[in-house]
Amino acid sequence: MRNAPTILHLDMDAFYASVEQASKPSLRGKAVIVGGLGPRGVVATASYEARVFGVHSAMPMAQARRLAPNAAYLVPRFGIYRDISEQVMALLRELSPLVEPLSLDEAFVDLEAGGAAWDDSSARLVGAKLRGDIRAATGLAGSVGLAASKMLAKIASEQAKPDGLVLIEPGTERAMLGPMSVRTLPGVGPATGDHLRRAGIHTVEEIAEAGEDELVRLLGKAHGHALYAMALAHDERPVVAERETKSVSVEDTYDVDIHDRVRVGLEVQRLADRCVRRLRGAGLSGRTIVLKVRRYDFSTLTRSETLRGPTDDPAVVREAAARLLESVDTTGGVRLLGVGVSGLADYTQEDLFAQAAGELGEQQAVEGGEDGADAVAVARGEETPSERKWLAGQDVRHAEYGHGWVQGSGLGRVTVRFETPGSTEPGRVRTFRVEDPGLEAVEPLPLVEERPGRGGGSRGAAGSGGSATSGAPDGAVVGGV
DNA sequence: TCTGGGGTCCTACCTCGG
DNA sequence: TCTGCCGAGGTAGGACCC
Repeated sequence: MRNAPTILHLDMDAFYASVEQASKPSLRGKAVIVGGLGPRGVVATASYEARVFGVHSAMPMAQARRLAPNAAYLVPRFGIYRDISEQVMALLRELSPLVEPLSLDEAFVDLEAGGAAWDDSSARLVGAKLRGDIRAATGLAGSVGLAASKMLAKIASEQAKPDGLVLIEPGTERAMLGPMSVRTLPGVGPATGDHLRRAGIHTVEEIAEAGEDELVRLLGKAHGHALYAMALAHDERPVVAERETKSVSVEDTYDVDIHDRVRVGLEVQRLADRCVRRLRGAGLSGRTIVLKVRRYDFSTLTRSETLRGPTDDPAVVREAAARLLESVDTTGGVRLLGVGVSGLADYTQEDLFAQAAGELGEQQAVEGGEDGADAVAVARGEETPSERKWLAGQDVRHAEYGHGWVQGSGLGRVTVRFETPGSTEPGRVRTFRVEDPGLEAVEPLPLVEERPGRGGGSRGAAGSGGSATSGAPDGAVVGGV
């Protein structure tokens, strides 16, 4: 382990909820809960005001509604989250070329690799400036952890929340970790936590005392070794800027279990098409097709099939998924279906044939329009919006009243609050018919007004129409308002 | 009470070929 | 020719993370 706290972990505070509060002045200081609003939705993020009621992420939405009935419930707007995340990541990359994003709202930075910091005081300065820069660029708060390893930097940022900075001084790690719960360590979830508890191990110190052999006996080789090392504050994992994608998958949980076998088959075909679109979007293909089925009783099973070579052909993936479905008993109903592709490559079996054919001077017969037309047909197949659907939190514009967001809809009516991120007062509320011709869905506005002469700014939030358009099928949230 | 979606990694078991 | 060993690869499930 290095001997200076030059690994930085950034964690944006209650990210999705904070973006919503910044976008919607009427929600500032209020309980805001972002997640799936259908009957089987879960909480993605709760604002700190909502956490007071005991609401936390991954909680079933129905439970959240019981705990905080007066909170604002919104669907996620991944387009704007991605845009703001990009702004934040760009600030991190100014510090170092070694930036490892973990999600939209979290990343590690190796400050030493960028020459940005080399000891306690320089690291602290960089962290403090970063927090200021993020607030200036996005209006949002992020917490910073600084330590000599990734594990400790992450623990530090957890301690720094909300809106703070914590630096763990080298030499103090073991004493700090010792009394903490085993659940503090990365890789210890509910199952491993229970396992350790049954063995009488509750704290990090007790893991260290148990010894490596005992840990391996309890948890297996890889997990045992890793956990023992972490308990001794040993963590040599480097910050890795580029990570290769290993698999691509899509899945849907249905509001009501599906019993009809034909319908199950159709859903699997639809998911296969969606998965292939994602795969192609990433310029990838894959060999192993995976079908996932979660049954009425929440038991989950997977079936997979490995092809002779990688493919991104929707027909091939559809057929494989259909074959896999044949081996699954769905009587009793299914609540979730998923299709995934792993064993990824950046070429396809068809490419190889094309290459071979090209070498024989027959390339024209294989390449060309057919494939592209197919992709378009696939893309067209699913997106046939039959009716206008307004989701809580969605951005809209009205011909007469301007920019606003959907507060709720139902019974043929949609209620809109007209306000923008720059408003100082909560905006006015109006209700329209859902078919109102003056009402249209629009892109989010930037959280911070772009200042003249400031290059990057927050233009991305409203400007990159591409992300919202291409991201729509995946960003779409199951369930309505 | 009811448990999303998109990933990664690990383990156990099986088969196959050298 | 038969048997055992071993590694690679495939398959299924579990745990974890955000």
